[in-house]
Amino acid sequence: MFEKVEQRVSFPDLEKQLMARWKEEETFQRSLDMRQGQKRFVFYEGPPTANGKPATHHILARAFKDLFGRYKTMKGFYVERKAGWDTHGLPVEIEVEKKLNISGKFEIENEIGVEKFNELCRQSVYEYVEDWRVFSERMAFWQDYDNAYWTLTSDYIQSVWWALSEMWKQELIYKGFRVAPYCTRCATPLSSHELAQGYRDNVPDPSVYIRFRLKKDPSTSILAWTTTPWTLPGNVALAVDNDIDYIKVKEGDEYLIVAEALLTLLKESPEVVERMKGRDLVGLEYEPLYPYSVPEEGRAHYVVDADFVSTDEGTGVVHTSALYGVDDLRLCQEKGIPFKHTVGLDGKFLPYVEKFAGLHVKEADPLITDDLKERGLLYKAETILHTYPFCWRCGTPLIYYALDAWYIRTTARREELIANNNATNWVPEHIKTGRMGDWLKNNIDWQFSRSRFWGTPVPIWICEGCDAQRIVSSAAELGLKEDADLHRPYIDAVTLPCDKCGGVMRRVPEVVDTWFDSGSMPFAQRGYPRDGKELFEETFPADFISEAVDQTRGWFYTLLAISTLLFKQNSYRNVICLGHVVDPKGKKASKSRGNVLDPNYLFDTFGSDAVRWYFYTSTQVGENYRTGDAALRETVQQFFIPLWNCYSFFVTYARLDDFDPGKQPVPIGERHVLDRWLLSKLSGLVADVNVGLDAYDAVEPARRIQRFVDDLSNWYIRRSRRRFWKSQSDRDKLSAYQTLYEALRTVSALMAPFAPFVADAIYRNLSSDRSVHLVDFPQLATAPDAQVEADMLRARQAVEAGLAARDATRLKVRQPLAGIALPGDDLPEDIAGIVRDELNVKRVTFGAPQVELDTVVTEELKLEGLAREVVRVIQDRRKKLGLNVEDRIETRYDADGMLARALQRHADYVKTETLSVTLSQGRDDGFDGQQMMIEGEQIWIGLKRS
RNA sequence: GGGCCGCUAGCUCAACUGGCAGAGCGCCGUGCUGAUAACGCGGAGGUAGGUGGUUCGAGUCCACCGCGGCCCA
Repeated sequence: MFEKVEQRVSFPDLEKQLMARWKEEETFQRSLDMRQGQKRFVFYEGPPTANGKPATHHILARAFKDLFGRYKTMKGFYVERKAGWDTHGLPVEIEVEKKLNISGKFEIENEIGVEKFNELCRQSVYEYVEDWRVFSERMAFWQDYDNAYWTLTSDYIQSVWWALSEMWKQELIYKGFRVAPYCTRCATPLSSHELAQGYRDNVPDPSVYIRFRLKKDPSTSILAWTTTPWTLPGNVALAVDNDIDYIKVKEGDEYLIVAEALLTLLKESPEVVERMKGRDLVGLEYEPLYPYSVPEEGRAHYVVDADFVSTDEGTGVVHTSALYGVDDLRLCQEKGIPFKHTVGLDGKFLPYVEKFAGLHVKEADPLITDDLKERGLLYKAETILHTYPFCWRCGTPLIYYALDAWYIRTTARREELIANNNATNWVPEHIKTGRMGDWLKNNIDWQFSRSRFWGTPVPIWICEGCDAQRIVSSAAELGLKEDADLHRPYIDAVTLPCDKCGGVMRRVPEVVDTWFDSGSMPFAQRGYPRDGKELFEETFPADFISEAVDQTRGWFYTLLAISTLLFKQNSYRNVICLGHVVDPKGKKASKSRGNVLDPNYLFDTFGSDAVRWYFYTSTQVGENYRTGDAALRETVQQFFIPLWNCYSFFVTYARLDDFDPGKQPVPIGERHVLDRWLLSKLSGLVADVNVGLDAYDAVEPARRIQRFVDDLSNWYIRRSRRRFWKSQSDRDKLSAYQTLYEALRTVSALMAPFAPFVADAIYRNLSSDRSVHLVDFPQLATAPDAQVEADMLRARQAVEAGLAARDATRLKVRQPLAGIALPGDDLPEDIAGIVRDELNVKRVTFGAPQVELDTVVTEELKLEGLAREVVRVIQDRRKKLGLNVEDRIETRYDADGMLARALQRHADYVKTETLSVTLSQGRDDGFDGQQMMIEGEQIWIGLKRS
């Protein structure tokens, strides 16, 4: 017997009840145990950082992850769902800085100390772990948190070290420079968001035009422009654009070369003596301004072509100092121009730059300008006002400065990266060749070091004496215990003897980019290769991962890069790349806009199944989700409530009739046409959902389910109602129950991966409390019946046309009519019967050229219509009096004229429809009565429970 | 500044390869109803972001521009 079902349901309450059941019954664990030993479906969890609370956008990716985990489990696979935590990196450090009310490397090192700072970072990543567990449970995201991987454990760190050491063996790791905005006071580079906080407008700076005298003709100079005179001692090249027009002009005894478009910068009206393209200048050598940047070997101080030169400002010639500009460095590396620092980390000129040694670059600016002026190399000096970045913390003007950095030579394996990406199934597909493909095509070497504190230490040791380098791949290699804390500052104290010279080797100060941590998870989560060798091999690569599109350059890339370099293949076969959750106007959610949606509010108001369903159905994968109350309310009203009503309708009547689902099924061929139609639709649904999910499409299967429920509710049940409530328990009624039961049970199983709570609530009650998450996914059962589906479609079209015709004649549907003629071929009698019922006509014929409704209301028809009016009124009274559907009543009426005749003529009909045991004339105070008007005639109707 | 994605009714979204612009919600009218918080029928509501181009024919293909989102610089 089925449990009674409340017609009105609170989905949030229902979900909480099921959460408790699952916990009590250990349903998740059982779903895993059940598939133990079966073929694996490998899923990788992209680790979140637990030092922030879970938000609404976290529901999105998790909804997709959970969907396929559950689906594949129901399909018979063993789907391990190992949770993971990303624990290192700048976001963690920034949170701790905020808490301590400090900021920047300087204060961390000198006021707090690295040891304490890192300890606080470690604590901070555990802060919201419990919130995440609760959140996951609340949205039915099944994950194994007890066996989660943590990127901060010694095991994990050693696996990361191993990965780097393997790349080192392949000679893919090198030390280079990177240019970053740098604060000379704090002695730290700034991240882009720190940089963004420090821009000031209308900052005065020198604007100087410098002569670079050509070696072969010192009376001719190329004119270059800069706002940072301090970079001039480090000049190594001049850059021009191949296609820009340049002119050579005569000024006094001297000649100057500038871009033609910028000739107004010249002091006198120009006398042009020659025109040329940038490419004509390329290769010309010039006299260095200072001897300091002259290389011992290699070629410098000549004109090169570059793609970043413009004629928007300056002279159309860019002075290039390799280490103090992003473009400069890239250009010099491309052209092979040698360079070295002229300025130290303190922002002061190095000793060998004798003229300015010890001066801070900003102090040196005017001195350099004066020096060049004295030497006749300054063409013009002005002051400009522009936007310039300052340290947001201490207000020092920032400089661009090249720092040491460690790189992985991913460019050496670019073709392989592209090939492995091409072998990956991307959903949506355009990411593969679009966003991801472009990124790989323009791949640059991966700078994997960070000058920070809280991260996997870069395991490279360098000899103080002879500069020999060595990479370490395990704690044992350092003479440390397996479980030693490998973080800074402890690791910094570990020195190694140099094999070559016997000197002392010290670790480089950097830590590893946290993206390298998460990209290493396929093997690091197992502690590979020191541990878990077999397990790793069994679970690599992943069948499926899913995150949002911003991970293209993040996790999607680092997984691909690391596994390509180490294992020559991608670490995932299928990836669903999702859009973002935005507000109802399409704007990004942010605290300052105040449009952030609280996930708990959504769970409590609509239920987490509704939120999940919304994400599956509302838009194509890859698009943004315009999420708000209205969208979720619609999801509940359009889908969950109708579904629940179908279910509660079934249970209500099944209980009354004591329906036993174990009874011998009525053969499909012997069932009512509505049953055959519904089962045919159901078999199509089952097929489509399987096909869709197998292709990693969640949207179309979910939308198909939704359309099926609409058909079920608004056609099958609406047309089948009286088959359920009729009093005789015949074969037709049994067919109806068996059909509706089958449909509900199958739909709830199909829905299980999508809406795990509601699906389980329904399935359990229909299946003696067996959880839907422990059963097999529905497979194709009965064959579809194309003929029935086609006929039913025509019937519904006929009904539509007929109702429109009735509406045009203003004849209410409750009034029976003699007949209607419709266009088209005949329909089988059973289906034609549905059309008659729906249109309330005695006869339907087909073959008419257009819809023709017989509008003559004979007295006979009129009486029948009135009887039906009375039935409706009595039903309304029953409902208002709170009677149960199965309650029998006694009915009295007081009327005359047509109404009285109608009631006498159709007494049996009225009694059957309203479950009236008696129907007799005459008022009686013992009855709950009401006087009313029907079709212009007075009537009193009273009823009471019999 | 560059790349990718999107822009269709008031709102949310459909429409395989180019072939008569659709659904749901909301609104108006009307009907139906003892499963329904519903539902049916009818109606109003569209310069398909804009401008050009290709084509017998463009929401769909091409170019440029605008707005939104993400990524990179």
